[in-house]
Amino acid sequence: MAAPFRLYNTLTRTVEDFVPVTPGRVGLYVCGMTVYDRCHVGHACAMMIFDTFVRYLRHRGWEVEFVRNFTDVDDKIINRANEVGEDPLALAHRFIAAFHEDADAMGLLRPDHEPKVSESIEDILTLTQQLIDRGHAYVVDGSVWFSVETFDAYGRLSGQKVDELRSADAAEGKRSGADFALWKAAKPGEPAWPSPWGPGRPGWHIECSAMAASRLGDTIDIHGGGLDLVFPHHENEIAQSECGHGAKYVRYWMHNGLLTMSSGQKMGKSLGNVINIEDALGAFPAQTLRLYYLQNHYRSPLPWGDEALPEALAMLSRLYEAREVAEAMGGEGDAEQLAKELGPDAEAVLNLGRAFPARLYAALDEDFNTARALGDLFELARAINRFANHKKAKKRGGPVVAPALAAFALVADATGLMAQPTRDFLDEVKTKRLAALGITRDEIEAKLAERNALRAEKRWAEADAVRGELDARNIVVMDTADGVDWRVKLG
RNA sequence: GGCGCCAUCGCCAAGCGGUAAGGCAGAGGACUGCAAAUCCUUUAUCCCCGGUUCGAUUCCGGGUGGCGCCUCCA
Repeated sequence: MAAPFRLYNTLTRTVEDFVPVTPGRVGLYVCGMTVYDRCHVGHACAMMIFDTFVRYLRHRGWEVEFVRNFTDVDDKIINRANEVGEDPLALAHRFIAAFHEDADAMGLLRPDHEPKVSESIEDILTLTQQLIDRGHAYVVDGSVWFSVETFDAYGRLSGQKVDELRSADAAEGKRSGADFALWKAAKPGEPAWPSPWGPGRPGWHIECSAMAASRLGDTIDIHGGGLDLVFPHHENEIAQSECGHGAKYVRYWMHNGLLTMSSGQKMGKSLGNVINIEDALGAFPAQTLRLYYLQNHYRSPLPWGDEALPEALAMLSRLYEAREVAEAMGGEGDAEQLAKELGPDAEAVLNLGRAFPARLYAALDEDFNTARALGDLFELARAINRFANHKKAKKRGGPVVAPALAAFALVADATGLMAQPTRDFLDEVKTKRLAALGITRDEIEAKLAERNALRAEKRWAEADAVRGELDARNIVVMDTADGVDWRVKLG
């Protein structure tokens, strides 16, 4: 049974109860990449948010059909291809492969469909013809333009007024400056397909209208994308789809906030401060990125800076280490009774763990508030650690901490965060950070052995000197009850 | 200029009518041979000015500041 939830709708600018076209099912379309370069952490933000959203809906019993397109025919692709002397489609498909590599490395689910413009020409031609037939589009010199003034609701999503858009040049035979291309007549050296109006290629917006309808029907439940797509892209999609199909296009518009640089501006190629996914993932586990994106509400701008990933990793490590502590607890028996015996801190973890599912759902069902959910998780982590400080916790605390471990498993299933086995994660952190620091495990083990020998003889000063050497190389030594352990300094 | 969003502790960030979650960083304490980790303690007149209300960070109006879009953008 699908659980109800609420979602902010850009069209109405309010949080609404979600009511799908078909009970229990969600048709979700998300604008994907224009593939002319590698994916950067800004793109990944949208990818990760919708990936997490899909996981959550499925976790809550919804049957989700998730479509995310590739725009592989576009001005920017053509320009880039001309620069490097490559066939535009070949270039686009090269970057689709790269995108898949990045997406897989980030731990993203594949959408159910990933349509490409180049494979959707038929649908695009059909929709364009429909728009001409219905008097919403006109042909000029082999190009087809959408006539904005034929659609009264134009501008409703973005709050733009058609009158004000007219100031733009009515170039290339457009009747109005606000009109936009559905089909562009072929120019020499550009990819082109035959059409009733002559050879050409699709305009920028028509693809999404066509691809969304062909996979999800005339009315889709949720359409997602970055906030920067609201105008003109999504506005134009509405115009095309509603005029062409005569049906409401989208029930809920879900826009994610953009990644911003510490300077306040969004990340962009023109600013020259772009971090690619593969670079980010070289030094940090994929889970780091997921936590980084989820720590903010999805509609807020997300600040990026040099400390963003290190800080996210510090947070994540805290979570994983708390889970490791809980996992190490043994014992058996009735949790309730045991908690009473072990004291208030035991009772606290037990209760927090048990209350967690309801809190998680409350946060996520209300406009997908991952930030709030994360706050709750950290409280749980602290409760575990506090309890773990008790002498008897490790031997007997297992049952008390079982609901907390279940809570972590729940988070993993519902959001993809904490989905990695604890040991794997902690190991990956070491491997990646060590590689970044240029130090090997063998070197560390050797130093540790040296220090242990000195400690055994209580030659503290010398032992501390060895520790100091390691510390200088960003290795932190930890003497625990179970022996000597070490961590890589974060940051 | 037009449209929209936002302003909460040093930094990041929830909350959105009943005097403020969480994280990072800092300080002090417990623990430790000393550390680290962990735990405890500790830091908020919620941008300003009006208004509505018994009561506002939360609602309304006006400022100020920031950002996004209006040309390609996740």
